[in-house]
Amino acid sequence: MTQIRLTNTRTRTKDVFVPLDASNVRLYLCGPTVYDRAHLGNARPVLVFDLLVRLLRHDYGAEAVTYVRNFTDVDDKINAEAQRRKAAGSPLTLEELVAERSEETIAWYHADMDALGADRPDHEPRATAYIAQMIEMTADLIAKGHAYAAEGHVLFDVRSFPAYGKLSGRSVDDMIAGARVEVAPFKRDPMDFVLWKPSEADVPGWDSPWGRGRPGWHIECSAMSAALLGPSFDIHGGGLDLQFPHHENEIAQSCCAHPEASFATVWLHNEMLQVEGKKMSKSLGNFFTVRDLLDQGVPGEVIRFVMLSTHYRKPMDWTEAKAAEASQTLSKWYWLTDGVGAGDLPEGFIDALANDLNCSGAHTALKAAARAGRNAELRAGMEFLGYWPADRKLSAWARDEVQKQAHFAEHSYPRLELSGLSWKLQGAREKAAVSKDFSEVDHLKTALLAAGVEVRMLKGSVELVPGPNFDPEKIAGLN
RNA sequence: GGCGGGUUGGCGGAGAGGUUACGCACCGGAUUGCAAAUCCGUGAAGACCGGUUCGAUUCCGGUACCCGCCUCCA
Repeated sequence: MTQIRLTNTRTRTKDVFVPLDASNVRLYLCGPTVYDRAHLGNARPVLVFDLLVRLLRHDYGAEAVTYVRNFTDVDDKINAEAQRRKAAGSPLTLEELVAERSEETIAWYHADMDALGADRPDHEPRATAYIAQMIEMTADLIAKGHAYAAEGHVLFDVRSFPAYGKLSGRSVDDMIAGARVEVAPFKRDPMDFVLWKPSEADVPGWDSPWGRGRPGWHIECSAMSAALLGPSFDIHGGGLDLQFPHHENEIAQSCCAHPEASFATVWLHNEMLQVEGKKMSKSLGNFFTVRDLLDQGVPGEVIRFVMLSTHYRKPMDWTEAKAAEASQTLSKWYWLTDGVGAGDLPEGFIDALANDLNCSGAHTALKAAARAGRNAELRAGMEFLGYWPADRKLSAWARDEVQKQAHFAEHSYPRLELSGLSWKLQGAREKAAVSKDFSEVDHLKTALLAAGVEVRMLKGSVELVPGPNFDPEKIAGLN
C-alpha cells in the first residue's frame, strides 16, 4: 500500500490521504452542464480524476472505489435551446425538448471523454432524476432554520452557517463589501443563495411546497452526493472556478442538512486551462471543444498526454508545440510496447503519482524505462496512465505511428532477436571488421532480407526482426 | 477593491534546505563497410529586493507582473 498525499483545498496543505472506509473509497466530481459540446477546459478535471481513480483503485482495489460524476441537466441554457426548437416548430413538449438536448449533449460528452481514454465513472446521475431529493433537502434546511421561503424562492441563509466562506478563504462581510451586483430585495443577506426558484409557464418546472419551480444550481450536487455516496465521503473535486461559490454553497447546504456528517474530507481543485498563454474565450477566437481538436486530427492520446504533463494545480497552457512533442513521445512509446506484455511498473512511478498526482514525474519514470529498454515496464506504465485502452487495441492513429516507426527503424531500434542467426551474423561481422572481407556478412544479410527479416546493425550486436512478409522457410538453411 | 493561486534554463516541466531532475531543441563527441527518428556528453535556471541559515531556487516578508474567482457562469 502506497501512502497517497493530496493537496486539500480545505486544509490548504498536502495531507496524507486516509479514506473513511478503505473498502469503499468515495469520490464525487462536479460534471458538466449538458447544454453544448465540452470545451477543452472541461476535460481537465475529468482527466485529473481519471488519474486519481486509477491510483486509488491500484492502492485500495478496483472494487473498493466508487466514483460519481453528475450531469447537470437543469439549466437555463438548455431551456433556451428547448424554447428555440419549440419556436422553430418542433411538435415535442418543452420538457421533451429539454430531454432531447440533454440526451444528445451527454452522448457527445461520452464520445469525447472516451476518446481521451477517460474511464466512465461508476455513477453518472442526472439532476432531473434527483429533484425529489433536492426538494426534500431544501425542506429539511428550512425546518432546521438554515433556509427560508420568499416570493416563490427558497434561499439559504448564509448567516446561519458560521463556516460559510472557509473553503475559499472569504468572509461574508468582505464579499458584501466587494459585491458589485444588485441584490434581490427578498434576500435577508446579500450573500444568500437560491435553493429553489419559481418557473414561469414556458420554462420546465416541478411541483414543490413552494409552487412550481426548479432547483438552484448548487443543491443538486449536495443531494446527489448524499444519495449515492452518503453524507460523508472522501474526495470532492472540480475546477478551481467552482471553489466559489459552487463548492462553498454545497458545503453550506450539506453540512447544515447533515450536521452529524463530515461531507467531503478532501477537496481537490484543478487550475484552469489556457491556450497559447491566454485565457480560452470566444472573444479571443481561441475557444475550442475537445471535438474540434479530434476533428483536426489531434489524437485523443495526445490530448491526454499534454493534459497529464502539467500538474493539476498549475495553470495548463495548451499549445501546438506541446501537442507535437507529446505526439513524438507517444509514437515512440507505442512502437516500443506494441506486442509487449505489461511487466512491473517502473521504479518511482507510483511514488510520483502518490505525491499529489505528480504525473510529470510518472512520465519521467516511463522515459527512463524507455531509454533503458525496459519495454515491459513502459507498457505497464502506459496502461496505468490510460495510454492503452482497456481492450489493448491501439487507435488508428497509434497503429499508424507504430508502422511509421517500424519503417524508420529499418536500421535502428532493438526489439527482438531471431536468436542463433543474429549471433551468427554478429560473429561474421566481427571477423569482417578485422579481415575487411564482408562477403559472409553480406551473404547472410541478403538472405535474411530476402526472407522478409529486418536486419539492424547495432553497436556490438545485430537485431533481426521478422517483417510482415517473413518466411521462415527461406532461412531454414542458414542455421 | 476583496480573496486565492502562480512566476524555474531556448521551450516544456518536477522534486528536494546542501549532490545532474527529466524531456524536447541546440551544440560537441562517439559508434558505423553503408545507415540513424543510434549512443555518450557539455552548456544553460529559479521574476526582483530583503530576512532566517554555515548554506535557499526550496522557508519567511515585501515589490512587480500574470491568472482565476467575487450571488445562478460552468
